[in-house]
Amino acid sequence: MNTPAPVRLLLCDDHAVVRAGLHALLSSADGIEVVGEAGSGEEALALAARVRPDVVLMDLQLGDGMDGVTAIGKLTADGGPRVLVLTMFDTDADITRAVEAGATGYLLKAERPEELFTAIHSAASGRTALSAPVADCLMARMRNPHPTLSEREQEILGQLARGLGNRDIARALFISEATVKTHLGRIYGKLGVETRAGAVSVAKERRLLS
Amino acid sequence: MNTPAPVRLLLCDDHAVVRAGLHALLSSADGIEVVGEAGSGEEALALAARVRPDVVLMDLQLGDGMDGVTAIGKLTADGGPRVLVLTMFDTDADITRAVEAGATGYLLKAERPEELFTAIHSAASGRTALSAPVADCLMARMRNPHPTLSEREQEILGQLARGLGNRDIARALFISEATVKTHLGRIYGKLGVETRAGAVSVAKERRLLS
DNA sequence: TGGCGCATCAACCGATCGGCTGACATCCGG
DNA sequence: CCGGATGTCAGCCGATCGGTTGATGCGCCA
Repeated sequence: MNTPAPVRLLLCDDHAVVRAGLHALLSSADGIEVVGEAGSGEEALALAARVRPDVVLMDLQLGDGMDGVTAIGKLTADGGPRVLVLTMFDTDADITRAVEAGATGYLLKAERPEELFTAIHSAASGRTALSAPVADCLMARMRNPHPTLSEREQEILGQLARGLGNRDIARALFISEATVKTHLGRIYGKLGVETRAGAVSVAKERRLLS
Repeated sequence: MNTPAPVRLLLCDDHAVVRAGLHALLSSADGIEVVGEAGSGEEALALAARVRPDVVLMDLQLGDGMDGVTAIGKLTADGGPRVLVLTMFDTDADITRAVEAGATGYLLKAERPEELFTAIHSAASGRTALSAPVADCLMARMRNPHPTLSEREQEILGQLARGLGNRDIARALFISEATVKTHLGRIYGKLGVETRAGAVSVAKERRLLS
């Protein structure tokens, strides 16, 4: 009985303790070999180019520097490794962005560790790996599509969260005040709120803002 | 040369993967024995009563159910174990609340794992253990005291984040609209903003709201 | 070529907000 | 016992917001 080659895994998480924990946990798992640790998106890219892992296990929240989604895009661009997202949030926006960027799987840190092991092997062979709540979220989204904010609307929202008035938002984005009001009205509709404060609140909760 | 008794440690984190990682990491460390894992504040209390750990390593963000700060309070109430907070955020509000509730130490997950080991031993012998950024934060706070929101102001802020107007906030809290406006004015001053949207934004960032 | 989504702008109006001044009660600690 | 922090309330005013209707231009795709 021949042992298959272990999955070569690269860890990427900005929290050193969590990273070390994952390293310790996964090193003891069969068929998995941790070949590197990165604490940022930049580091992950550099390391991946050098050690050529089969799978990158990546958190989406990477603190300062390169965004997690950006890192996924660059990693998977030219026949790179599979990327398995391991993160804390099962938010619509996060999942969508990660999958669009090229993630092979999406797991939650709340999942049982066994799920993580099998997901890593799935990802290594190119199969999609979603944890149950994430799959639920995707199905729910397809049945009851949450309206998506356009790019411009997100910019408006960003200025809104800075506490700016309509006039200042208009100046900041080089448009007229009337346009700002139009956008805001649509944003309220899409987020299901009626005031600017409510919009900011929902936006922060759904993680629609950096 | 006699080996000192190992520190009996209880883990509490709502993310199973992180928990398992910490378990794997700490089990391999000298002088530490992990005697239990809890995924919620309630579980931590029950387990602590049974296994009598020396130290509880606890995350502040525990998802639904009991709040992390509440759990610390109950754990340390009657000569219980030392509690060492291990969390992701070095926010003023989080640190203050945890320390007031009785935490012996406060570490960040971004810290190096070695810091974690020494902090656990420090906590076991009753010494305070703060990671550098947390200590910085406390010092900065003492030099340049951020004004604290009163309890009532936090309630107002909570309603504000729901997108309510002044009249509705007044009704929700059984006070007059004028009072709401007074509170809001003070909140703006303390948070350094000028609008409700700005207040909600800052509040969410400083984690002043659940 | 004709929709469709998106972004842009205008004018209007009532409701709301934010700032201001001033006031009174309570509670707590020096 | 007095000051300070806190919570409560009032009235006034200009500025801002939110809703509405209606319109134009652009790119995309069937």
